[in-house]
Amino acid sequence: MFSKATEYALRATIYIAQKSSVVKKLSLSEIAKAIDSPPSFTAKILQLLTKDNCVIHSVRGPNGGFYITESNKQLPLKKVLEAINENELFDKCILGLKKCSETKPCPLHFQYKPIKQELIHLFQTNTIQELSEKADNESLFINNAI
Amino acid sequence: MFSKATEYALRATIYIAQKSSVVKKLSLSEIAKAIDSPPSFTAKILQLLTKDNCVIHSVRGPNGGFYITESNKQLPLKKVLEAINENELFDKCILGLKKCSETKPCPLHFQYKPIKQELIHLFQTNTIQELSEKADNESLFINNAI
DNA sequence: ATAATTAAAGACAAAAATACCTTTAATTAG
DNA sequence: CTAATTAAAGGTATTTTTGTCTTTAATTAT
Repeated sequence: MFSKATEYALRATIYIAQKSSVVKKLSLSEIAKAIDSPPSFTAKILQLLTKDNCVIHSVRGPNGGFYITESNKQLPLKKVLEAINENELFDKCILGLKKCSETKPCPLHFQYKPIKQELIHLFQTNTIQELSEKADNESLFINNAI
Repeated sequence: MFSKATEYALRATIYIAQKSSVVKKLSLSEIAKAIDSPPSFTAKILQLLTKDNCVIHSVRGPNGGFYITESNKQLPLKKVLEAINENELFDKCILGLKKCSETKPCPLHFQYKPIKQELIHLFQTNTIQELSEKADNESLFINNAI
């Protein structure tokens, strides 16, 4: 469904929302370990999420790291997909037809349409904070590597 | 959502169901042209679909080509995904977690579950024939390259 | 000011997906 | 039987994705 990059971005964002604050930043190595992702590749992805301060923030130097503000926790998960440029999923034809549209639909178009809407709704209505709370309850990432 | 390979497989299967019969086989070049796919890559994909006669059939030599039997037209689209080994989509965690399950769910698990079910249902209930008829009505692939 | 720590940036490497090409095998038509 | 046609098979090439490594810049602590 999603690329590795997107999966890591979503997991990292949720983890950062769980564990960080302006006064408690998380290092790359901690994040990568927790979400079971390759550190250097994860660094690239986190950079995308910090660009224009769109989702998370970062600070260099000792005691630096990544964190997310309370206000950014109110952003929908979709924002993460946008930052990673994986947003096309939501307007692509399921058969990959460039010309597929309401007036020239592919044979799956009208059946896939409501499913796509639900997917969009899922990522639009769930905020980063809500998901981090759910992850809290499930103590999700702690043993992820196992 | 799907890989190029899967998109081509689905489009080719639908096109073959539209246009072929045991007495009217379609050549690789015709299929690739119609569904707007690279011929050589499409050849590989069609080979997967003919393995064990699982979805389509092929005959070599003059007037040879690809076709699908009436009985195979009754197969669900899901069969195509299985032939291409893209079936994992339907049991993968949306966050890519290996350990995600009913008892150890990721924060999106229970919200994604019904959507996944609908996706499975879509590919399970639609037969190749039904989709080829829909494609007929929309004269879908004829001008796909445009 | 200096040294230590951390992310940013950019180059590089490996793996996977996609695409192409050549040879072989099967089939048919003549 | 021979030549022509078509898919099968296998190798190669390109592109994209994923992953690594090194250098640079920022920040902090001493």
